Amino acid sequence: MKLSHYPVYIQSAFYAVVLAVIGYFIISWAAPTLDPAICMAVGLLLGGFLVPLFTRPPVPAAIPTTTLYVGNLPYRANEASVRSLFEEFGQVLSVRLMKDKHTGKRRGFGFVEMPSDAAMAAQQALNDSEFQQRTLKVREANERKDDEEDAEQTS
DNA sequence: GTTGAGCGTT
Repeated sequence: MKLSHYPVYIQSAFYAVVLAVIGYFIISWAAPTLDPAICMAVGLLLGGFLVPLFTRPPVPAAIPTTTLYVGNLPYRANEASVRSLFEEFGQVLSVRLMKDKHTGKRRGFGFVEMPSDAAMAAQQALNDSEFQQRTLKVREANERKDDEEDAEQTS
């Protein structure tokens, strides 16, 4: 059982308690007249501020991404084939082929998330191109949620 | 198992 298997707030709580105990010993040694409860409280306070700095994993550099709408897909196309198709133009972060949740049948369109430059290249290359005897429709996806995209400049 | 314009889900 490793600590990293637990949720991050469990880890933070663990480290905070450890820091509280350590802080208790350090402060009670440095200031023996201080109340032990104060020492604990200071240790916990330090833990609350310091622990998140060490338990937070390093965030990778945020790359601007673009989500492409891919329409007119053949019903037989699976996610792997679509991914490999778009991977020729760059890294594919995610592929979602929308199938109906109730019936499980594919609806013939999906979304591919790529870095913005690769997305533009893939869009120009794959739009109106033939894929498994179907003519693909590749556009920029409409903004449904958070889009990390910079606003289009209107000069 | 079928169909054919469209813009979404942990």
